[in-house]
Amino acid sequence: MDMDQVDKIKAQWNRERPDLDVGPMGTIGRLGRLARHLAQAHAECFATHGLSPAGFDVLATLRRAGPPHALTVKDLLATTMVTSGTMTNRLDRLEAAGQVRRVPNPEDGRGFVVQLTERGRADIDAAVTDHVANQHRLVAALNNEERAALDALLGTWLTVFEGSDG
Amino acid sequence: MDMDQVDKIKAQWNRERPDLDVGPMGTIGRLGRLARHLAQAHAECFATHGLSPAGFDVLATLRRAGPPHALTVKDLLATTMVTSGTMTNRLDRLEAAGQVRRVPNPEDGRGFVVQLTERGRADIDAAVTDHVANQHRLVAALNNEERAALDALLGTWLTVFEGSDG
DNA sequence: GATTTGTATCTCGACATCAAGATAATGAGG
DNA sequence: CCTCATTATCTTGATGTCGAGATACAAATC
Repeated sequence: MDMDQVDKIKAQWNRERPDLDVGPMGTIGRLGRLARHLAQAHAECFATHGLSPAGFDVLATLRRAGPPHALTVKDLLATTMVTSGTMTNRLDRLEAAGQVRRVPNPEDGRGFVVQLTERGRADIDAAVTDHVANQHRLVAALNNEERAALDALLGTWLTVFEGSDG
Repeated sequence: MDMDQVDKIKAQWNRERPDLDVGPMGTIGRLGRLARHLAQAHAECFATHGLSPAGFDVLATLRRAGPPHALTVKDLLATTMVTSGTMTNRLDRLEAAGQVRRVPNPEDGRGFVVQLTERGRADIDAAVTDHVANQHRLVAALNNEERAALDALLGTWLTVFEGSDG
């Protein structure tokens, strides 16, 4: 029969609630489970560099922005899609770890510019190198053709939520 | 160019770290974002029935099991993939809400059987009906052929983490 | 320049989660 | 029937998250 965990759940619903068509549950369920496994694998990789997923998210955003690796809190909020309370908490921890510093924003007395420290720069560069290698391992179960097909399908679906221009 | 948010992130990495091949990041990133959007949509649906995603998870597991809608805490742990501390917390809240009750397990004096109450049964039946309809809306962006292709690809990939027999 | 409105960031309180360790009951061997 | 390893569940402490509201500065208007 080749039933995975998601198929078993669907079979249970079919037995208990035959009035429901649970087809979409398979697609959504597998996608959700896969996302969880991948997030777990990422977290383990980040942890080897002393980073949480939350910390990686912020440091990577600063690193990707290019020199001088500094963004306003507002910019970080827009990119990372967390609330301001969450960002304050993340920055407090990263600052305590010496990976970022808050500098008053010369262009706006209300706010700060958040900048990677030397240590933060070194940490994120090492972490992302490892992270990318890890991602290559994680997708190795699919060949190039399968991965391209999956990319296309995910892209199509994602536009429902994010629009075609991001 | 038709760049979505994930493509923009990849482009930034290509500029800042051209030594890295970030192809897999697109696949994994889109999958992760999609999962987040779907989880958000689910949570909103559950909330209309007074349930959190965590509460839905537990009540649905009990409901799917069939009459008498009772499982040991151990069984719930195995199915829901959370830690025992998390499950204790979930059960405390569901019990306080009158949706489940803990009954001493007659077959093992150390443990409990967790059972849906009448109210819990009514709540989960209403919630799952709505939930399934919601899932149909969420997958509507893909036609049947696309959804089947996606199912197959996700299934292939998922076996890396869960094995082919669940 | 005083008032109003808006914006950037932080504070606070409520939850959810995990990991590690505590508690308590079972069962196997002697 | 003790003792010991095992198992089931709960407790505790650290993180991470959100939402609502506070604070502080800026910009626009009077």
